[in-house]
Amino acid sequence: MKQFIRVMKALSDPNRVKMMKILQSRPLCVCEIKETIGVAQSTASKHLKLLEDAGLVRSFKDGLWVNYSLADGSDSPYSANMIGNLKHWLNDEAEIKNLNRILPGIDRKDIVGK
Amino acid sequence: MKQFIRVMKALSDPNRVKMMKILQSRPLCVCEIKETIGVAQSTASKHLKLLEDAGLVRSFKDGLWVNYSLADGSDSPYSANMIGNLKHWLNDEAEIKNLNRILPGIDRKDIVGK
DNA sequence: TCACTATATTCATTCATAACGATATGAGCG
DNA sequence: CGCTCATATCGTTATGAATGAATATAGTGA
Repeated sequence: MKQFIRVMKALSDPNRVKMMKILQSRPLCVCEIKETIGVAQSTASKHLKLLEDAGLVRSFKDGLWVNYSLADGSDSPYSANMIGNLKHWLNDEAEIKNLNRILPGIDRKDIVGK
Repeated sequence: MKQFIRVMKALSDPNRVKMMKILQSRPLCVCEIKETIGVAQSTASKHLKLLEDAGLVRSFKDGLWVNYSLADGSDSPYSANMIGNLKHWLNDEAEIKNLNRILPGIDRKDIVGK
C-alpha cells in the first residue's frame, strides 16, 4: 500500500508529471529540468527526489552533474505501469507540447552562469 | 492534465484506496463504507465525493440511501486504467485482506441506530 | 405536517505540501 | 589547498488536505 501511495502522490503534482514527460525525450540534469519547467533549482531537486523515491526516475552522477532519466519500472508494478502509460498519455496537452517544443533548445552549456 | 491530476490525487490517500477496494466486492452505501473503513460519516462522504469527481466511482440514490459503486471508466483513460488495475493490485495487503474479511458481515440494517 | 433517518455541507483544527532564497555538500580544477 | 560550479538540504511562508463534531438537506412514513 505504501509503495502504491508513494507513486500516486508523486504523480499528483503537475510539475512532477511535466518532469516525467520531458524525461521521455532524453536524460536531463537538474539545471536543464528546472530551466525547462521554470522552477527554482531547489524546487526541481526536491521534486526529483520524490520521483526517485517512488521508483519513477533514476539518477546517475556524471562529475558535477546529476543526470535523471526514467526508471525501468523494476521497483514496483505501480511505477512500471505508470511509466509505461505516461508515454502515450498527455501528449496532446498544450502544456506538454510546449515543453517538447522548447526542450531541444535546452542545453546545460547555455545555463552556465545564470 | 487536470483530469489526470484529479485521478492521481484521488488515489493518493489510503482511505480512498480502501474504498475503491471494498467497492470491488459490491455496491455500498455511505454508512456501510464508513463502518468498514472506520472513519466518521462526514469523512467518508467527502472522500467519496472526491472519488466521484475523479470518475472512479458512481452514486445511485435509493430513497434515503446513496449507493456507491465502481465507475465504468468512461470518464477518462486515466480512471479506466486505474479502476482496472486496482482490481488485481493490493489484494495481498494485510489491510485490504482484513477489509474483505469483515465486509460480508457489514449490513446497513445493523448500522441503524448508531 | 411532523418527526425520523441517511447523506451532504460547514466549521475549526491539525498536519502535509509547494514554493523560494540562502546555505551546505561534494566533485573537479588551478 | 582553495576556488568554482551543480546539486542537495535547511528555514520560512503560504496554501491545501484530512479529520470529526455540529448543522443543514432531503427522502420517508405516520
